[in-house]
Amino acid sequence: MKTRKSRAQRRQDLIEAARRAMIQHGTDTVLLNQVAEQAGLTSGAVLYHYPDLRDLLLEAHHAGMERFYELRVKRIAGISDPVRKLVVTIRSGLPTDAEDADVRLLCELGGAAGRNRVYAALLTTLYDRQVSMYQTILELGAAHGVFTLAVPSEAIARNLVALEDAYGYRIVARHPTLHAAEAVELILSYARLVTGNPLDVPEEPAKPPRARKATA
Amino acid sequence: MKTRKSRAQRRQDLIEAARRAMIQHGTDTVLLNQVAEQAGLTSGAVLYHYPDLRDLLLEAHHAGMERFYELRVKRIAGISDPVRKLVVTIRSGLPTDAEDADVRLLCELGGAAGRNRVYAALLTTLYDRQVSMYQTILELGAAHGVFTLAVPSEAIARNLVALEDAYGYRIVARHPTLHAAEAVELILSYARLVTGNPLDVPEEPAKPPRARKATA
DNA sequence: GTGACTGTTGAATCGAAATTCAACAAGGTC
DNA sequence: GACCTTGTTGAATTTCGATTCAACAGTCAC
Repeated sequence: MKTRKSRAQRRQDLIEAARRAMIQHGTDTVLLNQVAEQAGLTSGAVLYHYPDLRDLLLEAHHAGMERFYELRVKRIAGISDPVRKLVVTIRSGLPTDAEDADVRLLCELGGAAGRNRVYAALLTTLYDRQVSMYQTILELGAAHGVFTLAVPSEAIARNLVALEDAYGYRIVARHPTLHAAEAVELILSYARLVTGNPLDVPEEPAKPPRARKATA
Repeated sequence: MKTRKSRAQRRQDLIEAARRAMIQHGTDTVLLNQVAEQAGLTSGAVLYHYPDLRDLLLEAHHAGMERFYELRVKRIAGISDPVRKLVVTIRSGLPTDAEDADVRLLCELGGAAGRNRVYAALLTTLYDRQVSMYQTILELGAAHGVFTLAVPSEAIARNLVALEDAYGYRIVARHPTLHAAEAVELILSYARLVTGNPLDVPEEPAKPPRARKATA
């Protein structure tokens, strides 16, 4: 038998399992058994913790959103230069590729938001928080005199988040010529224009890959 | 009993019924019976015309997309002034409100595209066609000397479509302060900057409402 | 009008997933 | 180390939607 786990620990596991199951099978086509399988449990055990599967799915979406947002905040936490801050933020808003789990989950959410008020509210909150994030960066840059904002910061911030969102969808849908790198350039082309700054920040050097078998 | 209809007519009806059912219940949670209900038929009759429900749903999505695109093309068909053309196109890309059926269906599609390659291909095609549409308008304006494009027309066109898409999602998700009018303004703020044109085109006068009972 | 074809129904059947629940096992408590 | 509480299983049951199909009703050709 599976090792027993504490209530809190198991709920955490289940949320992760639900995330994986939803990404694989779709937010509203995922089966109880598929969540159970991801968790290495039986459907009965899942129901013991979440008598209504929808509650679990909602918590999983919530957790996914939170993780996505927190990750972005963390990435720019140490950066003081507004220009670098802006560029890194733009880069962090896009999926790495079509398999990117976090963004795929958000896209799932977007599709359901037209029908599901709770999901809609969740996404709206995320959008607004991201707008604030950008707005802060823009205002900071303006205060430092490195950005000359062509329109109010809120408008710019809204457009930046909108662009990220849309390119996220396109990348997840596997557009053949529109990958993360191209999307970043497109968004930057807007950002340059609207901030009056060339935003010339070199690409982060790719982290050296972890030890592999026989790197030639 | 329901009046019998010709094969072609019934298939058309069913596609419309499927569209309505999907908007109400979701692309991949819609039930055969819900489609049948929308069509005023029984599930057996639906299956008689479409032995596999998925084929019907796909055709319905296809039809929805086509309709959306054709409508946009038609709206700008008679306009020769590039400035008006651009502004009208931007206005026609957004949902009128959260209930807008065409856009809601497209959002549904976007959510499923991460898992469904066929839906993904459908959306990618639509995106590319819209980009071409904008690109043509931009080039036309540049040729006429009314637009001074800050970056290549393809980049602008991609960003414009991306902005429309993203604001479509936000509006459908009922963002409390971001409606069609605000979204148009946000997109225009970008378009002005990147074309170097004030894009000052008065709102279409709202069509006079059809005869009502006792207009005061 | 008669006959053949075609679209439609409604009831029967099938199947898959959710739900329930008695039994049981792991840990803690005293 | 007996006793509880709690997490988990697995099998039985229920639920619900898809599928099948025989019967029937329009419609058309002649």
